[in-house]
Amino acid sequence: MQKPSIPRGTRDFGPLQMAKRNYIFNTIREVYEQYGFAQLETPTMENLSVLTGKYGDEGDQLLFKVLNSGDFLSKTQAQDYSAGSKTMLTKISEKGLRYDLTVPFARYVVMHRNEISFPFKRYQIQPVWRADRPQRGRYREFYQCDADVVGTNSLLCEAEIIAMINEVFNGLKLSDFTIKLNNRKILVGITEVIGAEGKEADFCVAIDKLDKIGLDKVNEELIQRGFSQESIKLLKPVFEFEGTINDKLAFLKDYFSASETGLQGVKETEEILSHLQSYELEDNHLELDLTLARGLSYYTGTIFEVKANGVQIGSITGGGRYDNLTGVFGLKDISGVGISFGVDRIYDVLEELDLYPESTATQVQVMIVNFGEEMMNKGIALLQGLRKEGIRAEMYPDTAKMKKQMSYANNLNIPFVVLIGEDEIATGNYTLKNMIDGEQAAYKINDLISKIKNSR
RNA sequence: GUGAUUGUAGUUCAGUUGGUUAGAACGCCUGGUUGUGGUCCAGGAGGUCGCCGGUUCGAGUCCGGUCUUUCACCCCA
Repeated sequence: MQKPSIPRGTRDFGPLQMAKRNYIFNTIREVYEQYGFAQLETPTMENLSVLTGKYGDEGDQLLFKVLNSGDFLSKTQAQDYSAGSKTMLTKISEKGLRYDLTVPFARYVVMHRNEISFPFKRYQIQPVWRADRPQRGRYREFYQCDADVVGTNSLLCEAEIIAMINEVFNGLKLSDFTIKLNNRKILVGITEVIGAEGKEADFCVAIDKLDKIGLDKVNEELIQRGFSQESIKLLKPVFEFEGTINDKLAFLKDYFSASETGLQGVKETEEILSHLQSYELEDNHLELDLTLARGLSYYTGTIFEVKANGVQIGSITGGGRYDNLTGVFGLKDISGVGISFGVDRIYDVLEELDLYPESTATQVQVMIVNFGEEMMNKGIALLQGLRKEGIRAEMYPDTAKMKKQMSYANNLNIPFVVLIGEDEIATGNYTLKNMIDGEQAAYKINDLISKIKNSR
């Protein structure tokens, strides 16, 4: 007999975990819908041509490929094998598991462009797969909760997203978090000012690590990536500047006197902040982090990331504006901005901070003890009567020993148990036992119902 | 993908330089209580020591491979 197992980086979710996960999903879903996003689902599998090349060379490696059905070798020849994995792959696989929700969304928009009225707001809650090495907070199968708006340049969308982030985490009772904000145009501006135009990608990869490895190591890496000593000197004030968001923006306006793009980034950020004031948030948790870079290549404007403070885990939410995501699929000039909540990481954060409400589980309120065939009919009638009153009820399916049935109710935290035996049928009153304080008494059906209802 | 690391009952973990029959707690089952759970008492079941191979008179313990866990790099939610 073999021992069963599940693939590395995947997990089962038991009833307790699902209750907590649904609590998170529901919170996010409600906020999305309140802000006018409609739900979309796309297939688990996409054609490989849709996925490859969208996430860089690294990303292509992390794609799960699906082997062609049937005799997948029938269309191959010996020379394909010797030509290497890449050539071989195209012959034996034409589908892959989705890597994120943004690219399938872009594909959807392009395919349905004529049915969609823009601006198009959609949310999507589905699992994605990455053939990564698993670590804490990093799985090979995990859920993303995306919301995107495409077909508008309005910076109101950015403000809306920031408001949604606040609403979701307030809803989840997570108070200590930071929304780190930046703008790709500001990053481009910096590379222009320090005389490293066009090296934006290298720049982003290096500075994104600042809080992790420190300034000296970042400078080392920049030099390794071909930045001059002069550039690093010019960069220094950006890292060293401290102050409020407005202070930073004022500083940047001065710093970007020679960079049109940089100034544009500052202007956009100012506009978002100005919109945001009208939302009258108590605390918007915003921080302008000039070292926030986010590797994803398709971002062009605002970028943001949410960190849970005091928990050793990566970002729990991320997103940004992209100007040309649909371009690769032949639809130009569609700008969009999106956000993605990482449920699996949020789960770990709430777990570590012990922030779940007392009962996330929707548990059964009352169990009817099974006393045998003759009593079952009375039991079923009561069962349905309780359910009609909106009470979650079940009857123990077997005529097992009382001890066994009571233990079951106890282990499942069922607060009430009803006993219908010979005594009860003779008097017409049913015995209701409160499993929390252990008290029990006989009631007429109506009193029994109100007793259970009033206990909440 | 690179370099480390982990794996012993359902769960959390002990297990000495390689040496007889691999232990504990909790959980589970049975009984004390034929209509009463959560406390208590008595008893019981449950392990191919991740898997495959090697060294050895002898391997949970040493070696190799493989899978899994965790960590760093890379990247990311």
